Amino acid sequence: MTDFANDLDPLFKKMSRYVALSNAQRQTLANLAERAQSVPKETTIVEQGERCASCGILAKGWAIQSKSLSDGRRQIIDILLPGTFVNLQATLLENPDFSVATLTESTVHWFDPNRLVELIRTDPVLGMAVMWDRTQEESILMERLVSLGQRSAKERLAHVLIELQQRLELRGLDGHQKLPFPVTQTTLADLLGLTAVHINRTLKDLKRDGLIDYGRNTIVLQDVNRLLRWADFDASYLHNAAMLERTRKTLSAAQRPGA
Amino acid sequence: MTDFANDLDPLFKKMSRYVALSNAQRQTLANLAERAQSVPKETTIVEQGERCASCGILAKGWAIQSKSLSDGRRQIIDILLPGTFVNLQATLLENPDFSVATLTESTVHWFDPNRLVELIRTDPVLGMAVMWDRTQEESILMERLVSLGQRSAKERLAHVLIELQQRLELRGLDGHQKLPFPVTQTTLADLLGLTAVHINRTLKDLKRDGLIDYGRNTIVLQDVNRLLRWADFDASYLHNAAMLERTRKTLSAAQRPGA
DNA sequence: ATGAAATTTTTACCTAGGTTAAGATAATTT
DNA sequence: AAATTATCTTAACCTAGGTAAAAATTTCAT
Repeated sequence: MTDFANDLDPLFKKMSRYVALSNAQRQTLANLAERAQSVPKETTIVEQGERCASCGILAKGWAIQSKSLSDGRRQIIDILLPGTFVNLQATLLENPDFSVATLTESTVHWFDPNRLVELIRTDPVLGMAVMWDRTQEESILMERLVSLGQRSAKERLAHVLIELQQRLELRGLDGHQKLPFPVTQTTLADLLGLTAVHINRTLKDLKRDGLIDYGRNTIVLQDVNRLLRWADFDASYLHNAAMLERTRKTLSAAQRPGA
Repeated sequence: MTDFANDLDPLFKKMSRYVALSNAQRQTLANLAERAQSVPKETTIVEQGERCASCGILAKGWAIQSKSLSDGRRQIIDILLPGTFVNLQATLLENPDFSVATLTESTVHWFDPNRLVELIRTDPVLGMAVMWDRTQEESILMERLVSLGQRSAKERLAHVLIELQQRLELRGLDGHQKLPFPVTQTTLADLLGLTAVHINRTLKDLKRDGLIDYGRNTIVLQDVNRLLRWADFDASYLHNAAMLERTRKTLSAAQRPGA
């Protein structure tokens, strides 16, 4: 089994943080999928309250996971990047309590939840790696809760931009500060619990300060150091040793600059 | 192995939703613990960033899980009720990215994370039950995110009060609407992303409307139906079939009342 | 290319909830 | 029981971010 480029490379790269994946284990993960589905952009693939008895892997594309209230307000729980498990809740429930919709054209590999349960029996180490991945996702949720509960609009925005950049990076998708960014300002608003108008004001603000630049579907993190400080960004919650080290260095290198 | 009252009954009751626990399995869970620790109230048992290589079960008492920013702001992630796993993250990391502190005098049963990994190998069904429990906790997190991002102060407060009541209930701890409530207004504020002053205003408001009554360490849900509607409470996220059914009934019984 | 639909930007105005501070109650300590 | 400390309550005032509406850009469908 050679090691050529694979749809699931972002997943493998991400999971490699937890266990050194053998080729056999990569194969096992790849074989989890029963059918690969190509999904157009802006399509709901899991709908809150509707039956959806499959788990998936978002192999290509970006998506959002959200919850809606009966009056139409919605909160985006997280942005799902390539190499993310989708609807693992299906091991427990047939009717998810959240929705998932693609932002871009995507590929989703679907599988029966029982295969995951089975995996945990047959390859507990790999099973644990999946659990650890969920632990990581949970930490992202917790940090988002901190943002919504405590941080100002500017801090929230700076924080989530760095987060996305780092999450892409640990999937091997983008090493630098120019992000492909298929996320509208309205989407960003629903993610951060703000209005689109205020997102616009705040983006402009960050741009004026030289912290970011942005345009059609791109964001450039112009000054990562100052962003890190602005957002009081502590990478611990991403559970990535390398990033922690780098962030620490970055922060100590730039001693006392302030906003 | 007889079935007499046990420290871990709330845990067993809660987990019974997922699997019919045999006495042997109850024993297995009880044997996870290596040492039971009695902890005074208002004591930090897990500290963000500090080494803590054990998992625990909060058997008795209430606690809070929180994250702090470097400038002292803190966000309470969740209130931990009796029968809750603590720091399962330790299976992955030695330095948790959150803190846990008791609210009341508590008993914590500590165990080595490896015993949990081992459990998943030796009794996969029980292992899955633990995973399902985490799935449930994650759903609570998601719903809190919806609250902080979308709901008004009044809605947040009403929502979290019902949630706590139902979470107690599914541990067999309190069937009714009078809650023992070792939670200060400041704590509530840090949980809901509001200030203590505004919590006070909002509590007064709910009291004036006859929705709740409150006093020294107690809250009484006076009118659960109207609270449910006020909060737009959808119990799905608690993953409890019985509650869903009851909430549905309650809501349909009270056709068109409005605030 | 052209018209319709989304998205982004800007302006003017408003309100939910924050801030500060001080007094009232209750719980703890000595 | 007096004194200290924490919690709760109230009031006066303020601001971050919401609302509404319209113009400027882009994108998309025909």
